[in-house]
Amino acid sequence: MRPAGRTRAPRGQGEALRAEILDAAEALLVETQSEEAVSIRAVANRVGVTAPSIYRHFEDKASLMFAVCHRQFGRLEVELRAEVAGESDPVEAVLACGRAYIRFGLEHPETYRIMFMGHWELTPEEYRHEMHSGAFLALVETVQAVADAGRLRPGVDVMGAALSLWTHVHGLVSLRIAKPSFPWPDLDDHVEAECRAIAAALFT
Amino acid sequence: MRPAGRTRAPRGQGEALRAEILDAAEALLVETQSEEAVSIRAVANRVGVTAPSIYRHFEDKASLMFAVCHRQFGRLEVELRAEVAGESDPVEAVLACGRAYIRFGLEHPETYRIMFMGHWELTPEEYRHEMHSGAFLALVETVQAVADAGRLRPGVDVMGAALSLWTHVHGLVSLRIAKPSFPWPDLDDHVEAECRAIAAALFT
DNA sequence: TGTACATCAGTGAACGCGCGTTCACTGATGTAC
DNA sequence: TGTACATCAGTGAACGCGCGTTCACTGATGTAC
Repeated sequence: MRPAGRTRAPRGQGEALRAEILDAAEALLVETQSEEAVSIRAVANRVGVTAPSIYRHFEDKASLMFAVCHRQFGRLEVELRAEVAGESDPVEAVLACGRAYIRFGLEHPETYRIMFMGHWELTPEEYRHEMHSGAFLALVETVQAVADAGRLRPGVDVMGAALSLWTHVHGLVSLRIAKPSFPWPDLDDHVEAECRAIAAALFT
Repeated sequence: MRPAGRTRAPRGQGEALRAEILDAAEALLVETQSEEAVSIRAVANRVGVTAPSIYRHFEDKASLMFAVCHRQFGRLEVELRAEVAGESDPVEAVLACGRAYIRFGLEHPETYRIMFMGHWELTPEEYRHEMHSGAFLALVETVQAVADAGRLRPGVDVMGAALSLWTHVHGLVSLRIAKPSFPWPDLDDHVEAECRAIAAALFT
């Protein structure tokens, strides 16, 4: 049952498999572009292990998927913060954030589906926590810098602007993921057009 | 197997069941808020018929889901056109369209998921057809009226504005559907804020 | 240095489930003679 | 008016499938004596 090439982890190093399992789940997502294809069996098979081994590292399938999303959220935050760090103009920083978000989504479409387009949800409590840490906070802070520079449009507040930005870039990403055969404009043109729209709507 | 209360359709009237099947599939979607719950068996059971009977009216499950979406698309178009007909100001007509789209999505969240958030897609050919008929055309025509009134922002074209509008309202609808527990602002406030953003970005 | 033992990463077989779909059929009803 | 027949809406049993998950187990390896 166990394919050649894998040697069992030495005692105390069982944790190594956990990361391999997450990698395998992600790789399956990338290759198949389908959440359904990520079954416990398929993941185990790709790692080179039998299905029950997964349960030594994850309580159940939901925990595995949660872990995949959690890791990806971390990466999104890193990318957003890196983008912000490279811009001195606050408005440009916000737009760079938006572009990075779009790029992230389109580069990991199936993960994006799970994270933002499916039934996967946090509890209200977890959201309260999430809003004060992670990718969403990175976004809010960047918008706050725009407000501090006095460049928010009259009548627009920080949270409203952050939500509007998120809504707008999510709309672009999720529609392009869901309808790849739609006659979309060239990606760069599309992104720039929406960035201009965002800037016109929220900033001065 | 067959629950009491249903009498077999008379000869030549088999078509009646087709509509009942669609209704049942929609009702299941509404009640369970889950596409997975809409199995051939569940639909048949709800209609009061055995599973194989479905195949007399739909070639396979995909055809059934396609028909559900197709019917819903028709309704969306009707709602959008009704909204447009009630507005004389072209900018207001576009915004009314946007509001109607949002309302439609939030009122039929699980159908909206299938239509715009899942793997259900048209072929490029079907999209070309769709863009010259149906709900999308209704939207484009309304934006065209704004252009004819000379109220499109400089540098914005009709198709670009229509896509941007769609992107923006879709973002709002799909995020609120996917993350109902997120601390969203009050719905009416949220919609109005995004409508103002859309208007500021695209119109003069 | 040698041996018995505990640890624990991973196995292999099996479970029950619901799914989409196929098949040969039944039996009520309209129609032709 | 009566009867044989064709039609066809819907049945009931079964198929193979892949799924998540459980269970008792194996066997290599580090450790205690």
